[in-house]
Amino acid sequence: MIREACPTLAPQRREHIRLLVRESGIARVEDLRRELKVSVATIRRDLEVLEEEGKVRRVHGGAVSTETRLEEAVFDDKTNQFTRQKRDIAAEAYKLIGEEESLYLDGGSTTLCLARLLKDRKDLTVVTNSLRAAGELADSGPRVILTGGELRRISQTMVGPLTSAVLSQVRVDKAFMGTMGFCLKNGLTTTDPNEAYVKALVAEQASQVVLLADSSKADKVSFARVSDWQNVDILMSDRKLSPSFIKTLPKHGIKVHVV
Amino acid sequence: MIREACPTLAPQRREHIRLLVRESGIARVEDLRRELKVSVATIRRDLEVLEEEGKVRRVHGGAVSTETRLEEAVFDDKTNQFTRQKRDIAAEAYKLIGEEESLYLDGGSTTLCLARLLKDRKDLTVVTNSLRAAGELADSGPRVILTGGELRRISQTMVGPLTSAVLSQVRVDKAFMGTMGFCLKNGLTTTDPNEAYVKALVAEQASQVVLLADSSKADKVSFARVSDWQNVDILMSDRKLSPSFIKTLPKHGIKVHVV
DNA sequence: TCAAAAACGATCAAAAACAATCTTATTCGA
DNA sequence: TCGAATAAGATTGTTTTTGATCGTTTTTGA
Repeated sequence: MIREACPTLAPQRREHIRLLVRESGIARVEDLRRELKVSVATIRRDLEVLEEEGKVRRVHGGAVSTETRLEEAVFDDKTNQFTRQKRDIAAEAYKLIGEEESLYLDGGSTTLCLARLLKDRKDLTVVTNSLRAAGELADSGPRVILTGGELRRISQTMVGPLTSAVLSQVRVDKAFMGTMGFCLKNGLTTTDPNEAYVKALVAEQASQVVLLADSSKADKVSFARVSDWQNVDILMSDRKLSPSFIKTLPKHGIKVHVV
Repeated sequence: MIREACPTLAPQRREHIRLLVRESGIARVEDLRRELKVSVATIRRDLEVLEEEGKVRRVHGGAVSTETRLEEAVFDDKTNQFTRQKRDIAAEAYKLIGEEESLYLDGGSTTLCLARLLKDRKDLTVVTNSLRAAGELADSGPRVILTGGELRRISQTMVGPLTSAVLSQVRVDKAFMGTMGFCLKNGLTTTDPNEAYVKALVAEQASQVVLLADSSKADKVSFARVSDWQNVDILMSDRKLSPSFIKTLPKHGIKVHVV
Protein backbone atom coordinates (compact mmCIF):
# COMPACT_ATOMS: atom_id res chain seq x y z
CA MET A 1 0.00 0.00 0.00
CA ILE A 2 1.24 3.45 -0.77
CA ARG A 3 0.53 6.06 1.81
CA GLU A 4 0.21 9.68 0.91
CA ALA A 5 3.28 11.84 1.31
CA CYS A 6 1.41 14.02 3.76
CA PRO A 7 -1.43 11.97 5.12
CA THR A 8 -4.14 13.93 6.83
CA LEU A 9 -4.88 12.68 10.27
CA ALA A 10 -8.11 10.77 10.57
CA PRO A 11 -9.88 13.26 12.85
CA GLN A 12 -8.88 16.05 10.54
CA ARG A 13 -10.29 14.20 7.59
CA ARG A 14 -13.52 13.46 9.41
CA GLU A 15 -13.89 17.10 10.26
CA HIS A 16 -13.38 17.89 6.62
CA ILE A 17 -16.09 15.44 5.68
CA ARG A 18 -18.43 16.86 8.28
CA LEU A 19 -17.93 20.35 6.90
CA LEU A 20 -18.47 19.23 3.34
CA VAL A 21 -21.67 17.50 4.28
CA ARG A 22 -22.93 20.42 6.27
CA GLU A 23 -22.00 22.90 3.60
CA SER A 24 -24.05 21.45 0.84
CA GLY A 25 -26.46 19.49 3.00
CA ILE A 26 -25.59 16.29 1.23
CA ALA A 27 -22.51 14.56 -0.11
CA ARG A 28 -21.93 11.42 -2.10
CA VAL A 29 -19.29 8.91 -1.14
CA GLU A 30 -17.75 9.17 -4.55
CA ASP A 31 -17.46 12.95 -4.33
CA LEU A 32 -15.89 12.75 -0.92
CA ARG A 33 -13.42 10.20 -2.18
CA ARG A 34 -12.37 12.50 -4.97
CA GLU A 35 -12.15 15.48 -2.67
CA LEU A 36 -10.13 13.77 0.05
CA LYS A 37 -8.19 11.41 -2.17
CA VAL A 38 -8.71 8.32 -0.08
CA SER A 39 -10.47 5.07 -0.82
CA VAL A 40 -14.19 4.61 -0.56
CA ALA A 41 -13.60 2.15 2.26
CA THR A 42 -12.05 4.91 4.32
CA ILE A 43 -14.86 7.28 3.52
CA ARG A 44 -17.38 4.70 4.63
CA ARG A 45 -15.53 4.04 7.84
CA ASP A 46 -15.41 7.76 8.51
CA LEU A 47 -19.08 8.17 7.80
CA GLU A 48 -19.77 5.30 10.16
CA VAL A 49 -17.91 7.11 12.92
CA LEU A 50 -19.55 10.43 12.12
CA GLU A 51 -22.97 8.84 12.19
CA GLU A 52 -22.12 7.25 15.52
CA GLU A 53 -21.29 10.71 16.79
CA GLY A 54 -24.50 12.07 15.34
CA LYS A 55 -22.70 14.46 13.06
CA VAL A 56 -24.18 13.17 9.83
CA ARG A 57 -26.87 10.79 8.74
CA ARG A 58 -25.87 8.12 6.29
CA VAL A 59 -27.93 7.32 3.26
CA HIS A 60 -27.35 4.94 0.41
CA GLY A 61 -24.65 6.54 -1.70
CA GLY A 62 -23.50 9.13 0.78
CA ALA A 63 -24.60 11.14 3.76
CA VAL A 64 -26.87 14.05 4.60
CA SER A 65 -26.37 16.70 7.18
CA THR A 66 -28.21 16.39 10.46
CA GLU A 67 -27.87 20.08 11.17
CA THR A 68 -29.11 21.87 8.10
CA ARG A 69 -32.36 20.75 6.72
CA LEU A 70 -32.06 19.35 3.27
CA GLU A 71 -34.90 21.36 1.87
CA GLU A 72 -33.07 24.60 2.46
CA ALA A 73 -29.67 23.64 1.29
CA VAL A 74 -29.40 21.27 -1.57
CA PHE A 75 -31.02 22.88 -4.51
CA ASP A 76 -30.25 26.38 -3.69
CA ASP A 77 -26.58 26.97 -3.45
CA LYS A 78 -27.53 30.55 -2.86
CA THR A 79 -28.27 29.71 0.73
CA ASN A 80 -24.92 28.04 1.10
CA GLN A 81 -23.09 30.92 -0.34
CA PHE A 82 -24.84 33.55 1.68
CA THR A 83 -22.40 33.63 4.45
CA ARG A 84 -22.64 36.16 7.18
CA GLN A 85 -19.77 38.09 5.67
CA LYS A 86 -21.45 38.50 2.33
CA ARG A 87 -24.66 39.63 3.93
CA ASP A 88 -22.81 42.17 5.99
CA ILE A 89 -20.94 43.52 3.01
CA ALA A 90 -24.18 43.80 1.07
CA ALA A 91 -25.85 45.62 3.96
CA GLU A 92 -22.99 48.09 4.07
CA ALA A 93 -23.17 48.61 0.32
CA TYR A 94 -26.88 49.27 0.59
CA LYS A 95 -26.14 52.34 2.69
CA LEU A 96 -24.40 53.94 -0.27
CA ILE A 97 -27.53 53.97 -2.35
CA GLY A 98 -29.41 57.23 -2.61
CA GLU A 99 -32.94 57.92 -3.80
CA GLU A 100 -33.91 57.58 -7.44
CA GLU A 101 -30.49 56.26 -8.37
CA SER A 102 -29.67 53.92 -11.19
CA LEU A 103 -27.48 50.97 -10.26
CA TYR A 104 -25.70 48.14 -11.94
CA LEU A 105 -25.61 44.76 -10.24
CA ASP A 106 -22.96 42.34 -11.34
CA GLY A 107 -23.15 38.57 -10.95
CA GLY A 108 -21.97 36.84 -7.80
CA SER A 109 -23.40 35.95 -4.47
CA THR A 110 -22.57 39.18 -2.68
CA THR A 111 -24.33 41.32 -5.24
CA LEU A 112 -27.20 38.86 -5.08
CA CYS A 113 -27.41 39.55 -1.36
CA LEU A 114 -27.63 43.20 -2.23
CA ALA A 115 -30.40 42.55 -4.73
CA ARG A 116 -32.45 41.02 -1.96
CA LEU A 117 -32.19 44.22 -0.01
CA LEU A 118 -33.60 46.23 -2.89
CA LYS A 119 -36.95 44.50 -3.14
CA ASP A 120 -38.82 47.42 -1.62
CA ARG A 121 -37.01 50.23 -3.39
CA LYS A 122 -39.42 51.22 -6.10
CA ASP A 123 -37.54 54.45 -6.67
CA LEU A 124 -34.46 52.77 -8.11
CA THR A 125 -33.48 51.55 -11.54
CA VAL A 126 -31.40 48.40 -11.55
CA VAL A 127 -29.43 47.25 -14.56
CA THR A 128 -28.04 43.74 -14.28
CA ASN A 129 -26.51 40.94 -16.27
CA SER A 130 -27.26 38.47 -13.49
CA LEU A 131 -30.18 36.15 -14.06
CA ARG A 132 -30.45 35.49 -10.36
CA ALA A 133 -30.46 39.13 -9.39
CA ALA A 134 -33.17 39.69 -11.97
CA GLY A 135 -35.07 36.76 -10.50
CA GLU A 136 -34.89 38.27 -7.03
CA LEU A 137 -36.34 41.52 -8.29
CA ALA A 138 -38.75 39.98 -10.76
CA ASP A 139 -41.87 40.41 -8.68
CA SER A 140 -41.47 43.74 -7.00
CA GLY A 141 -39.17 46.65 -6.36
CA PRO A 142 -37.00 48.68 -8.70
CA ARG A 143 -37.35 49.11 -12.40
CA VAL A 144 -35.27 46.25 -13.75
CA ILE A 145 -33.30 46.29 -16.97
CA LEU A 146 -31.53 43.17 -18.12
CA THR A 147 -28.50 43.46 -20.28
CA GLY A 148 -29.22 40.47 -22.45
CA GLY A 149 -26.58 38.33 -24.06
CA GLU A 150 -25.51 34.74 -23.98
CA LEU A 151 -26.18 32.92 -20.75
CA ARG A 152 -23.03 31.72 -19.03
CA ARG A 153 -24.35 28.85 -16.97
CA ILE A 154 -21.70 28.61 -14.33
CA SER A 155 -22.20 32.17 -13.17
CA GLN A 156 -25.78 32.58 -14.37
CA THR A 157 -24.88 35.81 -16.04
CA MET A 158 -25.30 37.22 -19.52
CA VAL A 159 -22.07 37.87 -21.35
CA GLY A 160 -20.66 38.40 -24.81
CA PRO A 161 -20.97 40.94 -27.60
CA LEU A 162 -24.73 41.20 -27.37
CA THR A 163 -24.38 42.26 -23.77
CA SER A 164 -22.05 45.04 -24.78
CA ALA A 165 -24.60 46.27 -27.29
CA VAL A 166 -27.11 47.00 -24.57
CA LEU A 167 -24.63 48.19 -21.99
CA SER A 168 -23.25 50.87 -24.22
CA GLN A 169 -26.70 52.44 -24.25
CA VAL A 170 -27.17 52.89 -20.53
CA ARG A 171 -25.38 54.75 -17.80
CA VAL A 172 -25.61 54.12 -14.07
CA ASP A 173 -24.80 56.08 -10.97
CA LYS A 174 -23.22 53.20 -9.13
CA ALA A 175 -22.01 49.82 -10.28
CA PHE A 176 -21.73 47.09 -7.68
CA MET A 177 -19.24 44.61 -8.96
CA GLY A 178 -18.11 41.17 -7.88
CA THR A 179 -14.88 39.47 -8.83
CA MET A 180 -13.22 36.09 -8.66
CA GLY A 181 -9.99 37.54 -7.35
CA PHE A 182 -8.21 40.78 -6.69
CA CYS A 183 -4.66 41.71 -5.80
CA LEU A 184 -2.60 44.84 -5.70
CA LYS A 185 -0.43 43.92 -8.61
CA ASN A 186 -2.91 42.54 -11.14
CA GLY A 187 -6.06 44.35 -10.13
CA LEU A 188 -9.29 42.48 -10.72
CA THR A 189 -9.37 39.11 -12.45
CA THR A 190 -12.05 36.57 -13.29
CA THR A 191 -12.24 33.23 -15.06
CA ASP A 192 -14.00 34.05 -18.28
CA PRO A 193 -12.74 36.61 -20.81
CA ASN A 194 -16.26 37.39 -21.95
CA GLU A 195 -17.30 38.03 -18.41
CA ALA A 196 -14.22 40.17 -17.87
CA TYR A 197 -15.03 42.23 -20.91
CA VAL A 198 -18.54 42.94 -19.70
CA LYS A 199 -17.27 43.95 -16.29
CA ALA A 200 -14.75 46.30 -17.82
CA LEU A 201 -17.41 47.88 -19.99
CA VAL A 202 -19.71 48.41 -17.03
CA ALA A 203 -16.93 50.08 -15.11
CA GLU A 204 -16.67 52.61 -17.91
CA GLN A 205 -20.39 53.36 -17.92
CA ALA A 206 -20.69 53.90 -14.20
CA SER A 207 -20.12 57.14 -12.34
CA GLN A 208 -18.90 55.17 -9.38
CA VAL A 209 -17.62 51.61 -9.17
CA VAL A 210 -18.05 49.71 -5.91
CA LEU A 211 -16.27 46.40 -5.63
CA LEU A 212 -17.91 43.94 -3.27
CA ALA A 213 -15.46 41.18 -2.41
CA ASP A 214 -14.92 39.32 0.80
CA SER A 215 -11.40 38.72 2.01
CA SER A 216 -11.26 35.21 0.58
CA LYS A 217 -10.90 36.82 -2.84
CA ALA A 218 -7.86 38.80 -1.81
CA ASP A 219 -4.59 37.98 -3.53
CA LYS A 220 -6.33 35.51 -5.79
CA VAL A 221 -5.47 35.80 -9.45
CA SER A 222 -7.68 34.28 -12.08
CA PHE A 223 -7.29 33.88 -15.80
CA ALA A 224 -8.94 36.91 -17.33
CA ARG A 225 -8.02 40.40 -16.39
CA VAL A 226 -10.93 42.74 -15.75
CA SER A 227 -9.35 46.05 -14.95
CA ASP A 228 -6.77 47.63 -12.75
CA TRP A 229 -7.54 49.58 -9.63
CA GLN A 230 -7.88 52.97 -11.18
CA ASN A 231 -11.41 52.15 -12.29
CA VAL A 232 -12.51 51.21 -8.80
CA ASP A 233 -13.81 53.86 -6.42
CA ILE A 234 -14.72 51.85 -3.35
CA LEU A 235 -13.75 48.41 -2.11
CA MET A 236 -16.04 46.77 0.40
CA SER A 237 -14.73 43.76 2.20
CA ASP A 238 -14.66 42.18 5.64
CA ARG A 239 -12.28 42.89 8.44
CA LYS A 240 -10.12 39.91 7.68
CA LEU A 241 -8.84 41.80 4.69
CA SER A 242 -5.08 42.05 4.80
CA PRO A 243 -3.82 45.45 6.04
CA SER A 244 -1.73 45.90 2.93
CA PHE A 245 -4.90 46.64 0.98
CA ILE A 246 -6.21 48.97 3.62
CA LYS A 247 -2.95 50.89 3.56
CA THR A 248 -2.16 50.91 -0.13
CA LEU A 249 -5.46 51.40 -1.90
CA PRO A 250 -6.38 54.77 -0.34
CA LYS A 251 -3.16 56.14 -1.80
CA HIS A 252 -4.68 55.53 -5.21
CA GLY A 253 -7.85 57.32 -4.25
CA ILE A 254 -9.83 54.19 -3.43
CA LYS A 255 -11.93 54.15 -0.32
CA VAL A 256 -11.84 50.89 1.59
CA HIS A 257 -14.74 49.82 3.82
CA VAL A 258 -14.34 46.79 6.02
CA VAL A 259 -17.31 45.44 7.95
CA MET B 1 -29.39 -1.21 -17.35
CA ILE B 2 -27.32 1.93 -17.68
CA ARG B 3 -26.95 4.05 -14.63
CA GLU B 4 -26.31 7.75 -14.78
CA ALA B 5 -22.73 8.92 -14.55
CA CYS B 6 -23.58 11.23 -11.70
CA PRO B 7 -26.70 10.01 -9.98
CA THR B 8 -28.34 12.26 -7.48
CA LEU B 9 -28.83 10.76 -4.10
CA ALA B 10 -32.26 9.42 -3.38
CA PRO B 11 -33.07 11.85 -0.56
CA GLN B 12 -32.00 14.70 -2.76
CA ARG B 13 -34.25 13.52 -5.53
CA ARG B 14 -37.17 13.07 -3.16
CA GLU B 15 -36.65 16.54 -1.83
CA HIS B 16 -36.67 17.83 -5.36
CA ILE B 17 -39.95 16.06 -6.00
CA ARG B 18 -41.41 17.44 -2.81
CA LEU B 19 -40.49 20.96 -3.83
CA LEU B 20 -41.90 20.54 -7.30
CA VAL B 21 -45.14 19.22 -5.91
CA ARG B 22 -45.38 21.97 -3.37
CA GLU B 23 -44.52 24.65 -5.86
CA SER B 24 -47.27 24.01 -8.28
CA GLY B 25 -49.60 22.15 -5.94
CA ILE B 26 -49.65 19.18 -8.25
CA ALA B 27 -47.18 17.24 -10.32
CA ARG B 28 -47.67 14.43 -12.79
CA VAL B 29 -45.47 11.38 -12.77
CA GLU B 30 -44.53 11.99 -16.36
CA ASP B 31 -43.46 15.57 -15.67
CA LEU B 32 -41.39 14.49 -12.72
CA ARG B 33 -39.74 11.83 -14.80
CA ARG B 34 -38.73 14.36 -17.40
CA GLU B 35 -37.53 16.82 -14.81
CA LEU B 36 -35.48 14.36 -12.80
CA LYS B 37 -34.44 12.10 -15.64
CA VAL B 38 -35.23 8.84 -13.91
CA SER B 39 -37.72 6.14 -14.76
CA VAL B 40 -41.36 6.31 -13.81
CA ALA B 41 -40.79 3.33 -11.56
CA THR B 42 -38.37 5.34 -9.48
CA ILE B 43 -40.73 8.28 -9.37
CA ARG B 44 -43.53 6.03 -8.13
CA ARG B 45 -41.31 4.51 -5.49
CA ASP B 46 -40.28 7.97 -4.35
CA LEU B 47 -43.86 9.14 -4.22
CA GLU B 48 -44.68 6.07 -2.17
CA VAL B 49 -41.99 7.04 0.35
CA LEU B 50 -43.04 10.67 0.37
CA GLU B 51 -46.65 9.70 0.94
CA GLU B 52 -45.53 7.46 3.78
CA GLU B 53 -43.79 10.46 5.28
CA GLY B 54 -46.84 12.58 4.74
CA LYS B 55 -45.04 14.97 2.46
CA VAL B 56 -47.33 14.53 -0.52
CA ARG B 57 -50.59 12.83 -1.32
CA ARG B 58 -50.64 10.50 -4.26
CA VAL B 59 -53.33 10.64 -6.87
CA HIS B 60 -53.79 8.78 -10.08
CA GLY B 61 -51.25 10.22 -12.50
CA GLY B 62 -49.11 12.00 -9.97
CA ALA B 63 -49.21 13.64 -6.59
CA VAL B 64 -50.68 16.71 -4.94
CA SER B 65 -49.36 18.87 -2.19
CA THR B 66 -50.56 18.13 1.31
CA GLU B 67 -49.87 21.67 2.37
CA THR B 68 -53.01 23.33 1.12
CA ARG B 69 -51.58 26.73 1.46
CA LEU B 70 -52.91 30.00 0.19
CA GLU B 71 -49.44 30.85 -0.99
CA GLU B 72 -50.11 28.91 -4.12
CA ALA B 73 -52.65 31.45 -5.17
CA VAL B 74 -50.07 34.18 -4.89
CA PHE B 75 -48.07 32.55 -7.63
CA ASP B 76 -49.69 33.69 -10.74
CA ASP B 77 -51.81 30.75 -11.57
CA LYS B 78 -51.72 31.39 -15.24
CA THR B 79 -48.24 30.02 -15.56
CA ASN B 80 -48.66 27.53 -12.81
CA GLN B 81 -51.63 25.99 -14.39
CA PHE B 82 -50.06 23.98 -17.09
CA THR B 83 -53.33 22.99 -18.50
CA ARG B 84 -53.59 19.93 -20.61
CA GLN B 85 -54.25 21.96 -23.71
CA LYS B 86 -51.15 24.07 -23.38
CA ARG B 87 -48.98 21.06 -22.75
CA ASP B 88 -50.39 19.35 -25.79
CA ILE B 89 -49.84 22.35 -27.98
CA ALA B 90 -46.29 22.65 -26.72
CA ALA B 91 -45.66 18.96 -27.37
CA GLU B 92 -46.91 19.34 -30.90
CA ALA B 93 -44.75 22.39 -31.44
CA TYR B 94 -41.76 20.47 -30.19
CA LYS B 95 -42.10 18.09 -33.11
CA LEU B 96 -41.36 20.92 -35.50
CA ILE B 97 -37.92 21.45 -34.08
CA GLY B 98 -35.02 19.99 -36.02
CA GLU B 99 -31.46 19.42 -34.93
CA GLU B 100 -29.07 22.29 -34.35
CA GLU B 101 -31.78 24.86 -34.95
CA SER B 102 -31.99 28.29 -33.45
CA LEU B 103 -35.32 29.21 -31.91
CA TYR B 104 -37.02 32.17 -30.39
CA LEU B 105 -39.28 31.67 -27.41
CA ASP B 106 -41.80 34.37 -26.66
CA GLY B 107 -43.34 34.98 -23.28
CA GLY B 108 -46.50 33.21 -22.19
CA SER B 109 -47.42 29.97 -20.54
CA THR B 110 -47.59 27.84 -23.67
CA THR B 111 -44.11 28.77 -24.79
CA LEU B 112 -42.98 28.15 -21.23
CA CYS B 113 -44.32 24.61 -21.55
CA LEU B 114 -42.27 24.31 -24.68
CA ALA B 115 -39.17 25.56 -22.87
CA ARG B 116 -39.54 22.73 -20.41
CA LEU B 117 -39.39 20.25 -23.24
CA LEU B 118 -36.09 21.64 -24.43
CA LYS B 119 -34.07 20.95 -21.31
CA ASP B 120 -32.19 18.07 -22.88
CA ARG B 121 -31.59 19.59 -26.27
CA LYS B 122 -28.02 20.69 -26.07
CA ASP B 123 -27.91 21.04 -29.84
CA LEU B 124 -30.27 24.01 -29.96
CA THR B 125 -29.83 27.73 -29.53
CA VAL B 126 -32.71 29.47 -27.81
CA VAL B 127 -33.23 33.21 -27.93
CA THR B 128 -35.86 34.50 -25.55
CA ASN B 129 -37.20 37.63 -23.95
CA SER B 130 -38.99 35.60 -21.29
CA LEU B 131 -37.36 35.56 -17.90
CA ARG B 132 -39.23 32.42 -16.99
CA ALA B 133 -38.24 30.54 -20.11
CA ALA B 134 -34.64 31.51 -19.42
CA GLY B 135 -35.07 30.31 -15.87
CA GLU B 136 -36.30 26.94 -17.09
CA LEU B 137 -33.25 26.54 -19.26
CA ALA B 138 -30.81 28.14 -16.86
CA ASP B 139 -29.22 24.94 -15.62
CA SER B 140 -28.99 22.71 -18.64
CA GLY B 141 -29.90 22.26 -22.24
CA PRO B 142 -29.64 24.63 -25.19
CA ARG B 143 -27.42 27.59 -25.57
CA VAL B 144 -29.51 30.43 -24.17
CA ILE B 145 -29.45 34.00 -25.35
CA LEU B 146 -31.53 36.59 -23.55
CA THR B 147 -32.69 39.63 -25.41
CA GLY B 148 -32.28 42.05 -22.55
CA GLY B 149 -34.39 45.13 -22.07
CA GLU B 150 -36.71 46.48 -19.47
CA LEU B 151 -38.50 43.92 -17.38
CA ARG B 152 -42.26 44.03 -17.76
CA ARG B 153 -43.39 42.50 -14.51
CA ILE B 154 -46.85 41.34 -15.47
CA SER B 155 -45.58 39.12 -18.26
CA GLN B 156 -42.06 38.60 -16.92
CA THR B 157 -40.64 39.52 -20.28
CA MET B 158 -38.05 41.98 -21.49
CA VAL B 159 -39.36 44.70 -23.74
CA GLY B 160 -38.56 48.12 -25.07
CA PRO B 161 -35.93 49.73 -27.28
CA LEU B 162 -33.03 47.94 -25.64
CA THR B 163 -34.62 44.64 -26.56
CA SER B 164 -34.78 45.69 -30.16
CA ALA B 165 -31.08 46.47 -30.10
CA VAL B 166 -30.20 42.87 -29.39
CA LEU B 167 -32.92 41.33 -31.50
CA SER B 168 -31.78 43.11 -34.62
CA GLN B 169 -28.49 41.26 -34.31
CA VAL B 170 -29.77 37.70 -34.25
CA ARG B 171 -31.73 35.53 -36.61
CA VAL B 172 -33.64 32.38 -35.75
CA ASP B 173 -34.97 29.45 -37.71
CA LYS B 174 -38.27 29.31 -35.88
CA ALA B 175 -40.00 31.75 -33.59
CA PHE B 176 -42.58 30.36 -31.21
CA MET B 177 -44.90 33.19 -30.32
CA GLY B 178 -47.68 33.64 -27.86
CA THR B 179 -50.41 36.24 -28.00
CA MET B 180 -53.13 37.71 -25.86
CA GLY B 181 -55.66 37.48 -28.63
CA PHE B 182 -56.06 36.70 -32.28
CA CYS B 183 -58.84 37.13 -34.78
CA LEU B 184 -59.23 37.01 -38.51
CA LYS B 185 -59.85 40.68 -38.91
CA ASN B 186 -57.24 42.27 -36.65
CA GLY B 187 -54.60 39.60 -36.63
CA LEU B 188 -52.56 39.32 -33.45
CA THR B 189 -53.00 41.74 -30.58
CA THR B 190 -51.59 42.11 -27.11
CA THR B 191 -51.91 44.53 -24.21
CA ASP B 192 -48.65 46.39 -24.22
CA PRO B 193 -47.35 48.37 -27.21
CA ASN B 194 -43.76 47.73 -26.21
CA GLU B 195 -44.42 44.05 -26.09
CA ALA B 196 -46.20 44.22 -29.40
CA TYR B 197 -43.26 45.96 -30.97
CA VAL B 198 -40.86 43.29 -29.80
CA LYS B 199 -43.08 40.55 -31.13
CA ALA B 200 -43.33 42.24 -34.48
CA LEU B 201 -39.58 42.60 -34.67
CA VAL B 202 -39.04 38.95 -33.84
CA ALA B 203 -41.44 37.93 -36.56
CA GLU B 204 -39.24 39.76 -39.03
CA GLN B 205 -36.07 38.06 -37.84
CA ALA B 206 -37.44 34.53 -37.98
CA SER B 207 -37.47 32.24 -40.99
CA GLN B 208 -40.67 30.71 -39.71
CA VAL B 209 -43.22 32.06 -37.23
CA VAL B 210 -45.23 29.58 -35.21
CA LEU B 211 -48.10 30.96 -33.18
CA LEU B 212 -48.97 28.93 -30.11
CA ALA B 213 -52.40 29.93 -28.89
CA ASP B 214 -55.14 27.85 -27.37
CA SER B 215 -58.69 28.39 -28.51
CA SER B 216 -59.51 30.69 -25.60
CA LYS B 217 -57.47 33.36 -27.33
CA ALA B 218 -59.52 33.14 -30.50
CA ASP B 219 -61.54 36.20 -31.48
CA LYS B 220 -60.09 38.15 -28.59
CA VAL B 221 -58.84 41.60 -29.45
CA SER B 222 -56.47 43.44 -27.21
CA PHE B 223 -55.11 46.96 -27.26
CA ALA B 224 -51.86 46.79 -29.14
CA ARG B 225 -51.61 45.37 -32.59
CA VAL B 226 -48.72 42.98 -33.15
CA SER B 227 -49.01 41.99 -36.75
CA ASP B 228 -51.44 40.68 -39.28
CA TRP B 229 -51.58 37.11 -40.42
CA GLN B 230 -49.17 37.37 -43.29
CA ASN B 231 -46.24 37.14 -40.91
CA VAL B 232 -47.50 33.90 -39.39
CA ASP B 233 -46.57 30.55 -40.94
CA ILE B 234 -48.18 28.09 -38.57
CA LEU B 235 -50.93 28.35 -35.99
CA MET B 236 -51.05 25.68 -33.31
CA SER B 237 -54.16 25.46 -31.24
CA ASP B 238 -56.52 22.95 -29.72
CA ARG B 239 -59.41 21.26 -31.34
CA LYS B 240 -61.92 23.61 -29.84
CA LEU B 241 -60.71 26.23 -32.28
CA SER B 242 -63.56 27.57 -34.32
CA PRO B 243 -63.77 26.08 -37.83
CA SER B 244 -63.68 29.51 -39.41
CA PHE B 245 -59.98 29.73 -38.63
CA ILE B 246 -59.30 26.25 -39.86
CA LYS B 247 -61.01 27.10 -43.11
CA THR B 248 -59.84 30.63 -43.71
CA LEU B 249 -56.21 30.69 -42.63
CA PRO B 250 -54.91 28.03 -45.04
CA LYS B 251 -56.12 30.23 -47.86
CA HIS B 252 -53.54 32.76 -46.78
CA GLY B 253 -50.81 30.14 -46.72
CA ILE B 254 -50.97 29.49 -43.00
CA LYS B 255 -50.88 25.93 -41.78
CA VAL B 256 -53.20 25.21 -38.89
CA HIS B 257 -52.48 22.38 -36.44
CA VAL B 258 -55.08 21.48 -33.87
CA VAL B 259 -54.28 18.95 -31.15
C1' DT C 1 -71.87 1.58 -21.18
C1' DC C 2 -67.87 0.12 -23.56
C1' DA C 3 -63.28 0.31 -25.47
C1' DA C 4 -58.91 2.49 -25.90
C1' DA C 5 -55.38 4.70 -23.48
C1' DA C 6 -52.98 5.78 -19.57
C1' DA C 7 -51.35 4.75 -15.11
C1' DC C 8 -50.35 1.36 -11.81
C1' DG C 9 -48.09 -2.51 -9.21
C1' DA C 10 -45.43 -6.63 -9.11
C1' DT C 11 -41.46 -8.86 -10.59
C1' DC C 12 -36.80 -9.53 -12.47
C1' DA C 13 -32.11 -8.43 -13.84
C1' DA C 14 -28.25 -5.20 -13.94
C1' DA C 15 -25.51 -1.90 -11.72
C1' DA C 16 -24.05 0.56 -7.88
C1' DA C 17 -23.25 0.76 -3.13
C1' DC C 18 -22.30 -1.73 0.85
C1' DA C 19 -20.15 -4.65 4.65
C1' DA C 20 -16.98 -8.00 6.00
C1' DT C 21 -12.64 -9.74 5.47
C1' DC C 22 -7.96 -9.88 4.06
C1' DT C 23 -3.60 -7.61 3.06
C1' DT C 24 -0.10 -4.13 3.44
C1' DA C 25 2.21 -0.32 5.49
C1' DT C 26 3.25 2.65 9.26
C1' DT C 27 3.89 3.70 14.20
C1' DC C 28 5.21 2.94 18.71
C1' DG C 29 7.01 0.60 22.59
C1' DA C 30 9.66 -3.19 24.56
C1' DT D 1 15.30 -4.43 15.97
C1' DC D 2 11.24 -6.90 16.49
C1' DG D 3 6.45 -7.27 16.77
C1' DA D 4 1.88 -5.81 18.15
C1' DA D 5 -1.43 -2.21 17.19
C1' DT D 6 -3.45 0.76 14.02
C1' DA D 7 -5.00 2.52 9.80
C1' DA D 8 -5.71 2.43 5.05
C1' DG D 9 -6.28 -0.02 0.51
C1' DA D 10 -7.95 -4.19 -1.94
C1' DT D 11 -11.03 -8.07 -2.55
C1' DT D 12 -15.25 -10.50 -2.47
C1' DG D 13 -19.81 -11.71 -1.61
C1' DT D 14 -24.28 -9.32 -0.23
C1' DT D 15 -27.71 -5.78 -0.28
C1' DT D 16 -29.93 -1.83 -2.26
C1' DT D 17 -31.38 0.79 -5.89
C1' DT D 18 -32.89 1.39 -10.38
C1' DG D 19 -34.92 0.54 -14.97
C1' DA D 20 -37.54 -2.61 -17.97
C1' DT D 21 -41.32 -5.72 -18.74
C1' DC D 22 -45.92 -7.38 -18.29
C1' DG D 23 -50.40 -8.12 -16.61
C1' DT D 24 -54.03 -5.41 -14.03
C1' DT D 25 -56.64 -1.40 -12.78
C1' DT D 26 -58.23 3.23 -13.51
C1' DT D 27 -59.42 7.00 -16.34
C1' DT D 28 -61.17 9.10 -20.47
C1' DG D 29 -63.89 9.89 -24.42
C1' DA D 30 -67.20 8.27 -27.61
